[in-house]
Amino acid sequence: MPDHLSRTGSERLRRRERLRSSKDFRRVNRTGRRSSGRHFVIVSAKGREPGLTRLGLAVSRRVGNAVQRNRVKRRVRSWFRRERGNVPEGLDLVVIARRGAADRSGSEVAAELRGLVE
RNA sequence: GGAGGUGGACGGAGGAUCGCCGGUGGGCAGCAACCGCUCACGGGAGGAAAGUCCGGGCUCCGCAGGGCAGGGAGGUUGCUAACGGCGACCCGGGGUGACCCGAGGGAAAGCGCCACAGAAACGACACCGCCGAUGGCCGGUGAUCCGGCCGGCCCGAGAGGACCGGCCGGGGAGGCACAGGUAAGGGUGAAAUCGUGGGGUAAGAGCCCACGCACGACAGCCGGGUGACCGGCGGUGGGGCAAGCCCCUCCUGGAGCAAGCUCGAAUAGGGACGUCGAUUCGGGUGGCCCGCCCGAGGCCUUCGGGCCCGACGUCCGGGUGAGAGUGCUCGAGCGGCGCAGCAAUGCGUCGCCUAGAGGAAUGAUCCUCACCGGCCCGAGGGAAACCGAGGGUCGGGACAGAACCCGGCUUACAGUCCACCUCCGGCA
RNA sequence: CGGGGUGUAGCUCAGUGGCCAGAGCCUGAUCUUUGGGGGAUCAGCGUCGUGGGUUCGAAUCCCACCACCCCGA
Repeated sequence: MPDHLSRTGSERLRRRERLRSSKDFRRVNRTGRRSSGRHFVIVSAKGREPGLTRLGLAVSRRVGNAVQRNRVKRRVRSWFRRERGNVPEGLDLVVIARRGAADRSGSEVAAELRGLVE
């Protein structure tokens, strides 16, 4: 196992740990399992590399203006880099934000996502 | 002190822990490296970064001649790389005023529209009305007019009234409105060829005169201004709408950083050019006529070039795969000072370097201090109402995120600060 | 980045610069019916997305803004 995968304590998010191509998003959306909460939906599917957990974000203009959308994305990333140890390994996750997501605080966001991962 | 106007500035500050983006310099591993991991240091959104409404830089494509479309601008004059921006000024409108607002060329080039009302909405023609000087018809062989009687007919329930014809009497010179003249008046309307007075006339009219008002045009003259335009004299008396079509003057090639440039394997097919071969080759063919393609990326026209078959060589772009790098931040840059200019702005000089991401960077938890608001305590002032230094506590902090870069415009915005000016009130 | 469209009654839509801005569905009342349904009559319902401007007069023309939708790369 390469050592960049063994590292779990760091909260850093590298490029390879994010979903970047529309192809990946389409694959996850089509084949993944879906669990929805009040302000977020998580779609999860088996990833390309075993042991690599990746995150993709989908925040549409429905959520708010650019400032609010960026804030939601940061908070979701913050949750992910802190708690990804609790997610089963080797999954690609797509987190979709829904309309009220911008009004939640960081701890509320983390709490809801933690519940959805179960 | 109150109410306002204009211009400008700011858009919380400091710190702790875990993290994000890129930069510089080390360390680890390794043959080595600009990759990977790791450590340190110092950077990291805005006044609007927004909307994408204009303008430019930059990049690629296009660019033989002529014409026509299409799009845009619209007081003048400056500034500018350019602009639909900005400054100054002119004109019009609003405000007591500081000041604000204005797509602000042309309606005698033409077309179109102007509801309802009104005689009429541009034709100053017609209609009602007025006149009937002039011409026409009737009239001392007695008209129009007045009175009476008779007959007919109409309206009205009736009383009564209107009209037509005949006769008698009175009276004594005009009558009719056919041609024609006129634009004074005509309840209207947003708007009707200026208002009042006098003269004048058959009746009238800026037809003439006096005073006044208004705006428009001109090829009028004089003076001022670079000019828009302003002042004076003289002349004239005209509907409005061009944010309806249009006309005039001026400007204007198209696309956009997903522009574009560089690098990258193989196969088959496509295109262009050159050489050679057979052969004179778009079609009908003797002249001549017709067609298609290219120059040509708005359209038309003129002009020019080309059009068949095979072989070889060179070059080119498109798709798939599978993307990577670059463009990418030093620039019409920012700040200070000086000079020119009313100003926008320009010139000179000194200093500074200030984000470069790419499914896209600032989040989480907390402390201190300022700021604003509510409540409580409250030195002190005051006759009271009340004002109130300071302290405690609770709450609040907007609009909003670079995506190639600049100059503007427009829109959003908690809370402040500064300068100048105007009006009103008080005191001296 | 570039281009286009829509906004009018509670809903779906008409609407030539000028007459009280209309139609259908809807809602209410009355009549008809034993009652319901259906039918008939009458009524209700509008900042014409917002703010300016042009015009005597604007849903309509012009400008700016707001919201929503669509297309291309």
